[in-house]
Amino acid sequence: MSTRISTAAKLQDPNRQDRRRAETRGRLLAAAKRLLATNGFHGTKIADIAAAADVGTGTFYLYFSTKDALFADLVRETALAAREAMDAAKAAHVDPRRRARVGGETFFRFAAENRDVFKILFGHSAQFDELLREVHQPFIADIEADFAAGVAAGVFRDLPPAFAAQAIVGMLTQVTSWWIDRQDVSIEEISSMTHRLLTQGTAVQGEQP
Amino acid sequence: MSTRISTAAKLQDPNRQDRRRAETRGRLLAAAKRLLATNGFHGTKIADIAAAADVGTGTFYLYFSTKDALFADLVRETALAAREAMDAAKAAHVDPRRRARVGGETFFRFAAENRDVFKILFGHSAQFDELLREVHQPFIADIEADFAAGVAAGVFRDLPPAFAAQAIVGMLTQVTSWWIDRQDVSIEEISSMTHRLLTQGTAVQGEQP
DNA sequence: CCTATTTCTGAACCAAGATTCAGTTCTGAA
DNA sequence: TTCAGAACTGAATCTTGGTTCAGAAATAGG
Repeated sequence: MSTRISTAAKLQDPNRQDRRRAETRGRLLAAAKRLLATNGFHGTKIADIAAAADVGTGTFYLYFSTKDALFADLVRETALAAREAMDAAKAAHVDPRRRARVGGETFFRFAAENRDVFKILFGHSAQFDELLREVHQPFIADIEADFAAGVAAGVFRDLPPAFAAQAIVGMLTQVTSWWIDRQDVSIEEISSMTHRLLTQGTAVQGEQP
Repeated sequence: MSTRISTAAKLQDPNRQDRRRAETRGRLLAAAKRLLATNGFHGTKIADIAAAADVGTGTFYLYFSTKDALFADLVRETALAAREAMDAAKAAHVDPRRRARVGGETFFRFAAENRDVFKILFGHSAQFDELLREVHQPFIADIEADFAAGVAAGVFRDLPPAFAAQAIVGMLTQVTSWWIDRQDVSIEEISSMTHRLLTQGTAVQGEQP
């Protein structure tokens, strides 16, 4: 009887082994994405991933060489996919303004469709998540308040202050960590460029294509 | 003879012990800042810090409870100092535009004056520094190229593309990681807000106060 | 000088968790 | 039904580096 079944299975699917292997790998990958996004790199043990994928600990190493390698692959793969999506979307346009608009939208769409992996990619999947949040929060609150005041006074555009604060902080921190080791840009220059970009925007004229 | 010296020293400085203690602590702190900024949290061993401060490993624990605590203190302390500096600078002004300008400038100045600690605070002092850089770089290059094209075409303001790319990526990533878990903002909304802020800027009118 | 107290030391200890591996179960072909 | 090879298992092994602690220097006071 068991022979019959096995024979039937064999016939209808000659390469079950490959499928099985691919499936196990897929389960491990899915579990890894989920756990890494939720608990961060340090909060995720190989044993956890294996358990979540419902396989033994050792099985992990039949599919991935090390924990670091898995993480790196995941990150690289996701970044590549995101970039390809953006490139494809932008390819349909020539106007830089249009390309920027479409690129941004694609980026957000991609992020939404890949929440888990995205968090691994851009979120601090660090062990100091909480500390960094705690430390950033007052900055954001300050900026948010200032921005809200500006909107109320009619000198800033009517954007949600919570959103604007995030955008401003993001710009400031990134620009600063780019600038911090450059000798060739003075404080005066970096502040005025940033201020100009922030207040005036990138577009030469006000119209949006 | 040795008695003479020791007595003299005692007289001219009754609380040498305190000074000694403070100095050791200072050396440890300085070494910690430098090493953490350079090698990141994981790349810095307690033994390294102690060695750099020219004291024994165990001595570290006479001044700081744990490695995590030292790191957290350093981060909190720096963030607080930065915020106080910005608050103080902004306090002299009421106009939101002026406050924003001054706040930004102060932030950059602070960063410049505290490079090491700043890197700990805002730089990814993670163990995946290289990986993240590798992954971010192509995004930045793409944006930089697009921006340069826009400037050449006369539709984007004449800012250094390298700078603009950093600013844009910073804004995008921060905004995205804020938005990624919000159900109440649609893709269409987040993209158009971001695009509007980026192209038009925050100011209602073009003039800078 | 002598003793009590403080400060320092670094080798030894330990926990955590990544990685391995000897053995078990499953699969496919004969 | 049998067997070779593939896939899997999870307890044992190893590594790393934070933390401790028994004892050694340094210092202050008498």
